[in-house]
Amino acid sequence: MDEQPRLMHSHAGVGMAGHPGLPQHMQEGTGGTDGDGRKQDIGDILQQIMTITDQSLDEAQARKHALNCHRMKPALFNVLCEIKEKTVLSIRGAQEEEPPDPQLMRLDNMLLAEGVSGPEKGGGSAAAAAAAAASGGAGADNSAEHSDYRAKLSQIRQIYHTELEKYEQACNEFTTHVMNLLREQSRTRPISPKEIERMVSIIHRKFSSIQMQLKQSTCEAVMILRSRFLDARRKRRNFNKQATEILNEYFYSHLSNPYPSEEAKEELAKKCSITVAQVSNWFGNKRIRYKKNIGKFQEEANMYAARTAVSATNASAHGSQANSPSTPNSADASFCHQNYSYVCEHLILSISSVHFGLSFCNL
DNA sequence: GAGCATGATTGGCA
DNA sequence: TGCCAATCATGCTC
Repeated sequence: MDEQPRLMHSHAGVGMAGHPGLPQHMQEGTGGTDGDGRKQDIGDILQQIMTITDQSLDEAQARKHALNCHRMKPALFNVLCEIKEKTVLSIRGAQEEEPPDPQLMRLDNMLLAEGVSGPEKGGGSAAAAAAAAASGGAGADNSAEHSDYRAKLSQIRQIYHTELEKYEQACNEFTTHVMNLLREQSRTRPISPKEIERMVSIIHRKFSSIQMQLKQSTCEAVMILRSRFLDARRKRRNFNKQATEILNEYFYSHLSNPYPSEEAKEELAKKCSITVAQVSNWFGNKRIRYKKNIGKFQEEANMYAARTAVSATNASAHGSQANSPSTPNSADASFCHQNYSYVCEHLILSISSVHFGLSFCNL
């Protein structure tokens, strides 16, 4: 039996003038057999091919051998090669230049952004850092959450890469297997390189669809992890008493216009050891809650107004002491009266600022 | 555990 | 972009 693989390119050059697919001995066929005879032969061969799968293995092997030795076999083989060549070309033409799958691109981009695919980012995901920055929480409290997030993300990354490797290995193995099968089959039927190429691309497409499922699952896992992480970050911590006092002092001393500038916010944030965003949140909440329930905040407003007045008085007293020719310990009646007047004045100012607050509320 | 307080988030608006 | 208003979610107090 002729066991040489019959890949189509090996026959391409064999043929006769009128029919490039037919071998030389067919060109001489006019001397021994007529056209009807050839048709009969080809018909026989095709009939045998059609029935070969219905036979037992031994019978099929014997029949295969007979077919391989048939004098018409090379001619028929070449004709089939030509037909296949044309068919494959037309199929390929329709399949060329497939646009990249947008969903796959989206998944790839997301995995890259989350640090699952691509080079491992030192210390984990950019998303974690972004979330941390957005939340504006204290660093020390979040470090444990960060490491937990990073550990889980790293786990996801590891699983993803392991699975991806497995898929790639399986894909390569399967491709090799199919190519071996095709080579084996090429002994008995014409198989073009393009056909092999097409088969390989079909396998790759199948495997890439599996990969897409893997990417989809990974993305879902990352999203779940991230939402859990962000939910965890919603854990509220009340500001400490000192920070609340500082913020309240500013609020009530600027009640006529409780909108701190960026610089003021930064300064307050610094003083309170919180972020500017938290200062903004605090003032946003305070304004709205004050406006909604002025009565409730009245007492607080008075208290802070008085406190501001007292501190201003103290500052003034220090100033007076510095500028006064009298001794630092002097506490005569006029000084007391002056101070009293000053406190009263500031209290009036503070109360008027509360009234300004009322007018601000009516805006 | 209920109710209130409070920091954070979200959607709409100018 | 900053603000408002509503809402959520958690902390705190009783």
